[in-house]
Amino acid sequence: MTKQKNIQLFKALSTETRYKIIEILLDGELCACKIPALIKKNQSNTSMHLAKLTYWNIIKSRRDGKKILYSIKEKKIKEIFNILKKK
Amino acid sequence: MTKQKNIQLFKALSTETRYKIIEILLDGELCACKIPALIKKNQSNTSMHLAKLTYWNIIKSRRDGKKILYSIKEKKIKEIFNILKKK
DNA sequence: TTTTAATATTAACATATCATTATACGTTGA
DNA sequence: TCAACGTATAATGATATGTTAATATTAAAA
Repeated sequence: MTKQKNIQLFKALSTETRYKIIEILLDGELCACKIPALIKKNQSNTSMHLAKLTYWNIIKSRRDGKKILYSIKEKKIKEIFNILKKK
Repeated sequence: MTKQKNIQLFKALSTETRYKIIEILLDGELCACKIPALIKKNQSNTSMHLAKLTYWNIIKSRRDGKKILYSIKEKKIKEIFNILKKK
């Protein structure tokens, strides 16, 4: 990964809102509609952050009927969280 | 580590200036006086970021004569960089 | 084809953050 | 003790970012 990409990855994780979104998605794919309640932000704000994370290639989405399901794309995220969890 | 501490750690790494400082310090303890030239920022700006990183407990410093030597305090930084380096 | 549920976008505002310049501070070493 | 070097702090301006409310868009399903 390039330096710029690394910095972007850290930026993605550097606000509470996005950190929470990513934490949630680490448990598996999830409908966009479920996220606002879980992170206690409104639909618009959530959508903006999802867009940012998608643009940065950290998450991805697919449609299922009327719903959009989001999931983690950047594999290194999980490894990084594992390090943080250690003692 | 707490969530807040994690987010702080990511914030520390989320700007190019601080990312470079940390990259440099991963090579070992270094005099504050050497850093501005290496990261191409002025003394004041460098000092501000060093102060921030210190406040966040990510780096530490000690005096040696007239100089202040900085080094990495947060051990997980190295592990995180190792993950990023892997292909 | 029209309606509607789900999601995305826009605009506006407030706040936070970074960089710069100038200046102050503090410790060492003479 | 005091000059000088190395480092820190303050004040400022510019820019970036996050949040919200309102509105637009899109694809599915009736």
